[in-house]
Amino acid sequence: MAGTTGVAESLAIGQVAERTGLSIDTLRWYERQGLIPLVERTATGQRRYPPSVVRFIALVQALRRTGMPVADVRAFVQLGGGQLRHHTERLALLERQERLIEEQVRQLAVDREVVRDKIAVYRELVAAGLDCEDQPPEDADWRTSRGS
Amino acid sequence: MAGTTGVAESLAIGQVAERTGLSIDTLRWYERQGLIPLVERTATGQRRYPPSVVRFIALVQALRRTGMPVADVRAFVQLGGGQLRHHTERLALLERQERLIEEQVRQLAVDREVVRDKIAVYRELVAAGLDCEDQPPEDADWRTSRGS
DNA sequence: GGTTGCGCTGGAGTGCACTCCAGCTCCTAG
DNA sequence: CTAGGAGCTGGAGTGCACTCCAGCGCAACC
Repeated sequence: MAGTTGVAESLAIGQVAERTGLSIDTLRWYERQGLIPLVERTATGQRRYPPSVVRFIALVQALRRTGMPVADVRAFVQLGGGQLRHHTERLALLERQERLIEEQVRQLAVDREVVRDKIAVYRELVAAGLDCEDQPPEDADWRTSRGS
Repeated sequence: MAGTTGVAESLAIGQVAERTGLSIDTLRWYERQGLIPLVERTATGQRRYPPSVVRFIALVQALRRTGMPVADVRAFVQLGGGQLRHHTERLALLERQERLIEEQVRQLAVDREVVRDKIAVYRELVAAGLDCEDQPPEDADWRTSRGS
């Protein structure tokens, strides 16, 4: 087993890609961009990701998925030059993001309602037999229809 | 009032932009891309958006915001050549999108939890007085820390 | 001892969704 | 009658976030 050399539970980049769903290229790109720490390397220069970094990547993914731009994630990560300080600022950034997430939850609920309503409309139309090509209501073109 | 000429409640592009939050350029671009019908024009060539189209734009926005690519929205819109037919197919597309939205709701909940947990961690650190520059734990660099 | 697999670097390329602009036409108000 | 504001077209440009190489180094297996 090659994995058990070095720092116990550390993973190779391919394994991290598999577990996180990020591509190998993206992991390296994130590192170059400063979203992920410069991880340790093996003697031959291969990256080894300790559990703490894998966990950190999960946070980065949560931030990215919830719409935080790469530049902002970088700012978050690099606060205090990558050291464990400036907790207050990081806290503020996370709390801001939490608020943005709440907003997304609300928006998503609205959008889901819009889609559901439209689904209901189409279900009725289909149920009423107004499907397919038969009996096409040429004048009821959706481009200009002003019915409900 | 100029707006009351022509088709009753129709809006000019600027008003639609204001109401929807889309930019004027985006509205025109959506039209060229086939996400929005080719609306009526005034005698001088200006677009006039009837309420039905404004409502349709809201649906397009819901689809876009929930991650449907422009190409897919176009496919949805153009099913049946822009006529009121092919309801079954449109229904299927909308139901698929609804499922994707449910998935996003779940993912968002997970991500919110991740962020909240991290917030709790930082709150504890700050409460414990490990703020700012004072007493920097140089060895506890986050890049290599393996503590919980 | 070749070839297969994983990983490395630096830099170029891609896809998507807008966004901006020049140069024009109307219309209204002063 | 002119100045400002809204809108028009076609096409070029932008920003973001990856994604894809070419060309290389190791290590293991057959």
